[in-house]
Amino acid sequence: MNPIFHALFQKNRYLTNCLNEVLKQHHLYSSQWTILYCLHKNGPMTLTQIWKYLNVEAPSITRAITRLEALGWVQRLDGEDKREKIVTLSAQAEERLPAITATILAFEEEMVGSLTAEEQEQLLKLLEKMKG
Amino acid sequence: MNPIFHALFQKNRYLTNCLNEVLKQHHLYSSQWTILYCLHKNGPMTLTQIWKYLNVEAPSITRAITRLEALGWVQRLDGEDKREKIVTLSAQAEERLPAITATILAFEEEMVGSLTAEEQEQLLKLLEKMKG
DNA sequence: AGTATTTATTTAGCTAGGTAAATAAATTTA
DNA sequence: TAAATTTATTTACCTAGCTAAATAAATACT
Repeated sequence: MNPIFHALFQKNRYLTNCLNEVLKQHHLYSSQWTILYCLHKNGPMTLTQIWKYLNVEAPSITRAITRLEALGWVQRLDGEDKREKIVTLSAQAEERLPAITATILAFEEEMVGSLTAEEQEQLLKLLEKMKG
Repeated sequence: MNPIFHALFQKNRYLTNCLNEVLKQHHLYSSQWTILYCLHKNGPMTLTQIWKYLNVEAPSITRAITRLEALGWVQRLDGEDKREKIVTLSAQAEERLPAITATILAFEEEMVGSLTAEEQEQLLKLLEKMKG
């Protein structure tokens, strides 16, 4: 196994686990947070807009939104085009997002803190240069 | 979301999907292959040795081994310590592994090919330097 | 020796990704 | 306009990670 792949897969698992750990205090999983952040940044979105933006398949988003709706983080509204559902953040979500974002920023800072600013830039550049 | 995290998560998903695609011809999933490779490299191992080596929790390995056993890739043998199960590659697996390894090497080469040798080294170094 | 603790594996159940196929609404085409 | 195709979402089911708790064997303790 190419050591780059190995390192990338391991790091991915490690970071996801840490992120989930840190998000426990807000009763969220990392993927749920990703969707909330996406909606916060872009405003109301259809399911299709969300999964295309996050580069994930539709059923993953349907499932995640169903749970987020049940937990009161988002609402599904009918669009003008009656095939589509428009997802919006709830008032509760809007209220809580600043604290969650602060948690995330601190976490990211800590994780990336072992690299200098140049190294961070380098790493990002190299990841993006890899095929795909 | 820190762009490094975003890039890393996206790349991880992309590479896993590609790897699964490439492994279809051998009727394997990427995680199954990881375990076969691990056994090929280290010889017979207990479940605990496998999950510690792969840095994954025990139940993931139990499940994967159960499937690999049902498919004829591995066998579970009782150890001297009767709590532990020793996992060995089947003859069929030994026979097929060279072809699979060739597929994997070609795939890895292709994926990593957009980077120069120095860039690959750099990327690995930076990934490993990140916390965790 | 008998009890308590540790260790290896498994089971149950959760999130999160994937594909394939069903359904319903909108759009295109004959 | 009626039929065919496309598009948005959902459902069903697969792998793959996780935690918590059950079970069984080995080890440590009194």
